[in-house]
Amino acid sequence: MLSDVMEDYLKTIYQIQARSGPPVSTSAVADALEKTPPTVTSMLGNLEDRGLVTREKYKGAELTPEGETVALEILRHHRLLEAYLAEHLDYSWSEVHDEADALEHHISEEFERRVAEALDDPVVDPHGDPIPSADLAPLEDDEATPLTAHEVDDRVVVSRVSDRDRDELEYLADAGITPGTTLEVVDVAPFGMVTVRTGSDAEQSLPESVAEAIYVRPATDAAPAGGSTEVSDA
Amino acid sequence: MLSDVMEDYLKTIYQIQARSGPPVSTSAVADALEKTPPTVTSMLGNLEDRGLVTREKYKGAELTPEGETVALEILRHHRLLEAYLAEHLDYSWSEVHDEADALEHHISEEFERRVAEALDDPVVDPHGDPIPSADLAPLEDDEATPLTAHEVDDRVVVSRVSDRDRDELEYLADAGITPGTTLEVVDVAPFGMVTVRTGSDAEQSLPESVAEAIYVRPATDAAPAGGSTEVSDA
DNA sequence: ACGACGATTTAGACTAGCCAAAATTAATAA
DNA sequence: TTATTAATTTTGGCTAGTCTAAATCGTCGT
Repeated sequence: MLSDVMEDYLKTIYQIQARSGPPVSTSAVADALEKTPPTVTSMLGNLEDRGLVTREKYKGAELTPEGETVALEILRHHRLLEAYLAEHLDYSWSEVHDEADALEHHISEEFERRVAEALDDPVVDPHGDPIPSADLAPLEDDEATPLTAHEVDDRVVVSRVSDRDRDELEYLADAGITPGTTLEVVDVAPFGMVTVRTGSDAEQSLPESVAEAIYVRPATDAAPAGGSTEVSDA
Repeated sequence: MLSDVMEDYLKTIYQIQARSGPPVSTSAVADALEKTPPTVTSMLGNLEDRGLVTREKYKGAELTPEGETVALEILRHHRLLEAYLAEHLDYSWSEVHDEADALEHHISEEFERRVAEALDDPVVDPHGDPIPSADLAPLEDDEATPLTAHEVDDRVVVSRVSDRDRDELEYLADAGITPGTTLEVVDVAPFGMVTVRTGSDAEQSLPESVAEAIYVRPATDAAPAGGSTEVSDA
């Protein structure tokens, strides 16, 4: 019924909207999908005709509830697949994204159910991103903040890590920084360079681009600093 | 590089060619893919331009070695997926086909490797069809014959069951007839109705359409009649 | 040998999705 | 207020894949 291409547009609009709020500009979608702005304008028109987005001319688009449901369905597929690949097919968390992107449009409802069952209905994927529930209820807003917004001596727990850039993910996997890891901010240098202590006195200096891909929440007093991964291994 | 659609054409041509030999007629492909003959003619032209098939006007098409390699790759994906779904996601052998069809064009080489490894490099899928090896070497000809070609008192082992029709597969699953099952032909009635004894004196009467989807080889003396499934469970 | 019929191909047209170039709009700075 | 500029939309055109209708070919029976 809905093409793969349209599903991709809706997923992308959802993700931009979740980050920056509506309206979502033509060029933001174009950048994310590596299409030209006229192509996006044209497709937004199609999505509007189908009642999946609303638009305001020269401003941008916003998902309707129906459009959001489709986006959540695709996102659920994507994140269940990521979790399954990591858990049952020995993928590392830095490898799962591309494979999930390729498969997310082509799995059946039955497959979705069986994968969810095999994983015991997980609520987050290996990057710490929330997995929409089977009823596709809207996700709650996420209170995590980028590591770059924190100050020296803050103690925080990694909530999730943006899965946009494979190289960044591998860098962080090497550094032992995954969802659930407790970090202490040791230093904030010019140009956004952030130094953190993970467990056992190990210190890591992270370039800004990497630090801003790490979303964290305040550490509870009980949690010790270190490489705990209770969230991503759940 | 190669579109999903082209891959589907090549897979289909391969399967018809394996059954009836070249050349493969336009209308045979059209029937199998539920496209019109002009559509197929047009696509065969594209495949010819890419060196994947050779054609003789008004006769039909034949895969080149390159075209056959592509077909074997897709067939390997399909059959590995079927085996994986049955083995690790609790699908029954009658359910795996459609899911594999949807996914076979979208898995990476890495995914293929990991699935094959998880299954310990299987050589047949749940229907008994051979899985092309990773090097995509041509499959040997299959010496199995349709059950309808046999006579009363023949003792045979099921090699494979055509996976074309879901209803037929469910019928056979209910009847306990799977690859590896030993059968004894008890009766051959008019209109192709075949009656067989499976294990423990149970007799089944099979309509022609079902009987001709069952491919068998002569039973070795050692094998007892019954529901052994050593092939499909391998 | 020839005509009829079924299969195949050709011709023409349509949709989805994409792009480049040109026109338009909104926002900002002078 | 007006002019510049950046973003967006419009215009026109391209490819892949599909279809229907019409023309053509091959084969088989007479």
